[in-house]
Amino acid sequence: MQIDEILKTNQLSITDSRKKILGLFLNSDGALAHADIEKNAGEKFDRVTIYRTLQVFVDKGIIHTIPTPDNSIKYALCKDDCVEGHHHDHHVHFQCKQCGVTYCLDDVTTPDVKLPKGYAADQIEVVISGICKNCKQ
Amino acid sequence: MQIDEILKTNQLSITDSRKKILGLFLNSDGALAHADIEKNAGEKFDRVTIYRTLQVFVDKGIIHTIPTPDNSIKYALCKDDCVEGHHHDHHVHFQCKQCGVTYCLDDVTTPDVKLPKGYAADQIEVVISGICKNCKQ
DNA sequence: AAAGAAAAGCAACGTAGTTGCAAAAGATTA
DNA sequence: TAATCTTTTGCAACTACGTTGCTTTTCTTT
Repeated sequence: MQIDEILKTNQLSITDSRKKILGLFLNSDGALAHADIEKNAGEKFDRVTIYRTLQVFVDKGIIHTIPTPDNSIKYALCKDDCVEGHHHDHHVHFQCKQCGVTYCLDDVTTPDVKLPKGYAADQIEVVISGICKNCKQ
Repeated sequence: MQIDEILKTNQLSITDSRKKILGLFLNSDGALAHADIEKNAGEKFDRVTIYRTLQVFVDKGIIHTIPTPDNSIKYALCKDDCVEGHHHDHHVHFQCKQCGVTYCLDDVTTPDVKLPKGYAADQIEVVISGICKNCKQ
């Protein structure tokens, strides 16, 4: 089963909450906020457990955080080469103003930005907001 | 005096807290967080007043918010064509990992990003982190 | 200077996130 | 499979951040 394998690969013990939360990510189209998880997990897990589980997943490179314009954190699955202690998320994030869903646009890589002399870039976050393909008819 | 004029132009009554907080922005190189203001205002103003003042400044287009990777809000002066109810901040933000200062790179405009079919962009936020010109020797 | 309008301060509240610790569940070995 | 050790969970308590209602103070206008 995919979920258990992901957990094993990352040397995590297999627990109900981890299976449930990872399952939510695998079945979700967009990114999830802490509140989404709390809701969808069926009130079965403690808030603290969810916080800690998300933290572990981020540390292991299973999910990454997305800073949104309204300053709430969302989480989404890492696609490929993220490993423990180091994320490689070079894609653009899109937040729909209508439905509120945040998508990882995995095929859209972050652009190169020319910085003024003296500035050294390390990481670039691009968050675009607008109307998504599902809301635009 | 510049501060009073800015307030007048924006149809705001001139109060101690507004003058003080606006002064902090005018004298600051980088962006300011709520905590910075609370500290530098000399413990003279109530937390609530600072929150409300910042909100008013954002509404009037005097300052804009910057979403940082660590999910704290910072505020910085709007440069030119921001007016009440509508911001036009098309510049890139830079956060130094060493000194922690967040800069508005006013001369660096946000790049165009080609989105997949069906997505309509409305606003684009670019936050780059790395080492700033003052920390790099 | 007086009256009306706007803002500040205070107290109380709500929510988000963290920490320490005991109980429960998972992993490991025999 | 049972026993042991390790890890994780849940609970309680706490801190930090931000908000709201209301009274008092300050600004503005005449």
